[in-house]
Amino acid sequence: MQYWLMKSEPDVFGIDDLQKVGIEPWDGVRNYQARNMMRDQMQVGDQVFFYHSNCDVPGIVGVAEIATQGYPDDTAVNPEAKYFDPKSDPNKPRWYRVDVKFGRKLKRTISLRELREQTALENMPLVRKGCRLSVMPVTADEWQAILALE
DNA sequence: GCCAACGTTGGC
DNA sequence: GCCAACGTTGGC
Repeated sequence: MQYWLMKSEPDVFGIDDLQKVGIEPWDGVRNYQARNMMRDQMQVGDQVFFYHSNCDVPGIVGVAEIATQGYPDDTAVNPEAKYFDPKSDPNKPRWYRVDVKFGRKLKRTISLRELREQTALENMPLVRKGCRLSVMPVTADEWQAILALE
């Protein structure tokens, strides 16, 4: 079992949206590092921190769970889709997604600002300047340290 | 294979 | 809205 952190913009799809639908295909990821993690490493039951980016108070707002292994993201080969990638060959999928299941909302938002102050978290890619990875691994120690802040 | 130009992310 | 960081593209 592994731990992850996944970013989402609350204006587009936030933790409340996930709570409403219960389970959501995490499509639209068009970054190879993130793709590789979803395709190769994520397992059903892995735990996920749900992170709100690009908003008033960026931070961790909830816990979710990986509900499927990686499978091809067919929005990449759908010309109608927002995240259509004309260079993705339908017969040789370039992009992958997983399904993410709602777990719970944290009692409060653990802000990026607060996360930055924790020495236990200084190695997280998230707190590094200019981190644009939308999916990243979290160690067991980091997971515990973050939950302890709640 | 180098690297400048460009587009996107995301904190502030 | 600004802009730094960084990934991708494409000319050479």
